[in-house]
Amino acid sequence: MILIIKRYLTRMKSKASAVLLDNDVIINNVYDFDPAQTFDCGQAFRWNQNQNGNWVGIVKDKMIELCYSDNTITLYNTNLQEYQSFWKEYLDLEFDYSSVIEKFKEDPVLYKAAIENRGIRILKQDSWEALCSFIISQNNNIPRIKGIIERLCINFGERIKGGYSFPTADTLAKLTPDDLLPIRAGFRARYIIDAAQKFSTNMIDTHLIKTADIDTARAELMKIIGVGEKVADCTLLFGFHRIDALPKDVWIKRVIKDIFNGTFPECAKGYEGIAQQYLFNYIRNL
DNA sequence: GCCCAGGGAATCG
DNA sequence: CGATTCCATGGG
Repeated sequence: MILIIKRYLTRMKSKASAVLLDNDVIINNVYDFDPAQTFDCGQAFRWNQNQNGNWVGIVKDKMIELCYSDNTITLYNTNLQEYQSFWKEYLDLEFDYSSVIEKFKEDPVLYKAAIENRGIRILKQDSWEALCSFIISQNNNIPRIKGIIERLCINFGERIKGGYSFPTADTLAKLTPDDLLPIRAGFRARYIIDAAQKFSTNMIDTHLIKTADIDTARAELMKIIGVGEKVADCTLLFGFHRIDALPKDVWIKRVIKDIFNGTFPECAKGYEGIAQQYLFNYIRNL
C-alpha cells in the first residue's frame, strides 16, 4: 500500500501538467528540458530565438513561440487541445529522460555528457522534413543548412501565419533539380528531388522503417540517392523517433575511437540516439 | 585565395 | 573491400 502511494506521489511529482492562461498554455513540472540545448543541437533547423529570448519555430503548418524558465514552459497563442494533441508529443514531454540517464551511469564519460546536456529532448519531427533536412546537411554547416531550408520553404511551401510551411514530398516530386536553383543547395538538389519522388510514390516503405530492425530500416532509406549511413540514421532518429539509431558523424566517430576504444557503451543499448546527442554536444563543448 | 562544413557517389587499387 | 577525390556554396 505504501509502495503504491509512493509511486503515485512520484508520478504526480514528475508528471507535467498544463493549464490555459488567456491564450497561452502553461506547462508545469517540466524536467530535463532546455530549449537552447534542444533546439540548437543540430537536430532541427527551423527554430530561432527572437528579441525577447523566446524560441520561435515552425512545425507542420503552425508557428509557435515558446518560453522556458523554472521547470515551466509557456506556449504562446495556442490552446489546451492543440497542446495535448500536438505539442506535447512533438516536444516528447511524456518521456522520462532521467531514467535513461540512470542507465548511463555505468559509463563515466557518457554519464558526465548526459548530466551536462540533460536538457536535450529528441523532437518528434515530421519524417519527410527530417529526411530532406539531413540530405541538405551533408558536407555543410548549420547556418547555411538553415538558409537553404528557409529558401526551400519560402519558394515551395505553403503560406501560413507567420511564415511558410515545409514543402511536401508531393510538391517537390513534380520539380527538377534546376527548379531548385534559387535555394542554392548545390549538388544536393538532385538528391532532394530523388528523395521527394521516392517518398511520395511510396517507394520508401515507412511502415517497414518504423517496425523493422535498425539495419533493415536504414537500408530502406538508403534506396535514395544521396542518402548514406549518416543521413539515414539521422532520419531514423529525428524523423521516425528510432532512439536506437546511432548517427556516426566525424565527432562521434572520434569519441568512439579515442574514448570508448572502438565500442559504444553497452549501457546505451536501445537508447543509442539519446546517448549520441549527449556525447555530440559534450565533445563539441570540450 | 584558402579552408572547411554533423557526407556520399564514383572511381580507383 | 579501404582509400581518395569530387561535388556547390558561403562564411571565416
